[in-house]
Amino acid sequence: MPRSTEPKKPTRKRDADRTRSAILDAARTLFSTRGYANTGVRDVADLAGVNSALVGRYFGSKEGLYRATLEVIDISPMLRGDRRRFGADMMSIFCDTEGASGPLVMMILSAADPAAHAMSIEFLQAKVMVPLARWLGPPNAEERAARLNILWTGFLTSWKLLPLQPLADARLASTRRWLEAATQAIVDEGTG
Amino acid sequence: MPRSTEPKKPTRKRDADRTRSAILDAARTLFSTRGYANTGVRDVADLAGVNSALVGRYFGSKEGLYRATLEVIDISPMLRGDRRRFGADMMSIFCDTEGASGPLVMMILSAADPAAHAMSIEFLQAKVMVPLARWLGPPNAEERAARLNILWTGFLTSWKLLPLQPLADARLASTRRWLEAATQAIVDEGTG
DNA sequence: GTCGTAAGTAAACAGTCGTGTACATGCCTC
DNA sequence: GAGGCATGTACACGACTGTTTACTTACGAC
Repeated sequence: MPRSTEPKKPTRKRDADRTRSAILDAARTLFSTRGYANTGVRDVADLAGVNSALVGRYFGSKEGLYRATLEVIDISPMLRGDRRRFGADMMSIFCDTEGASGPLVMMILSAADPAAHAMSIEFLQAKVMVPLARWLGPPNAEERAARLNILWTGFLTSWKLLPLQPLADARLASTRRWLEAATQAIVDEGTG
Repeated sequence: MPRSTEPKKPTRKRDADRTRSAILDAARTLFSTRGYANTGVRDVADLAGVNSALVGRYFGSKEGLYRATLEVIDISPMLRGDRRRFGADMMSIFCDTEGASGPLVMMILSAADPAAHAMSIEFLQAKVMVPLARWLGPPNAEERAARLNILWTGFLTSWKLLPLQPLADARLASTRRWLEAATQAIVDEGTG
């Protein structure tokens, strides 16, 4: 006899999976806007509409919560398109897809905290740079992957994090063309 | 009445200017290493060898201290060399000069804090992008300045902040050549 | 029905934070 | 030498932090 229509009010409906993912979603949102240090577990819990002690229950600690937000990141969708259109694909993913820049911005904003810093580096190396270099292929796969990282880290920092005037208005289009060409050039080095 | 306390330890020699600059130096070091949020006024005072209340006396508040660290930054030395060697000059400044990357890293590491964020943007626009665009000259001065910012922000982030494997070893030399060429190309657009 | 356990709650813990205040004292001026 | 102000010190305040504990309650198994 389910009493689904009974909003007894004080108690939240019990659903561990839903609660866990609500916390995770809230954490991704806050970590990628305020960074690790400026996001409290109570902030996350409030945004998720959840008691703050549940953060500890489901993720062990704030560090565990940050690790969990890293684990859901997956760049493989970016590497599934046509190599000859990689630059354009990256542009549309990062510029036109809401929240696509979140994970990278989160890691940069959280780099000041030692624990988050270590986790971010480990993740970036294993789950981003290695797959990206493997996808790029010879020659100089790792170094070309690093160049791509430089370009996009710089762009997202200058656009989202410390927004520059020229990237906030119409001139963005011109920068986009330059960035797309530079990105594609790095990929195309492998297909000489 | 309890016994009067033991005599105070020998007091620091009185020199307001020296104290102020000691605090400022410590703040620059810590802000550019741990960021604004993860640096406490007590940390700054301890590193400076100074009582923590003096931070408030000399800089009003932590925000005031951060503003003071921004005010001493000056990019004009970077714009005094030969335009045809700008890329190489930037390389040697940022890669071979200890602490040259400090201010930019500090701003990125501190971007999570709202107050520091606002101050950094204001400073970056007025004291970096505007002079840089003026120095670059037509055509598209502001946009080319933004491109340079993207390149160097990305490089310093990938090198100092979230260090990538290829930038930590010998392959750095190859990335340096690429970055130098890309930098010089942006400058040379203005000299048809 | 009842009962054990998972799910959720409230409160408190021990720190740290930025800041303000009350006090001590060295140094300069007279 | 004496006063006074700048300099430096010690400490407390309230607010916030991450985490833990003790407790209540809903839900599924029997």
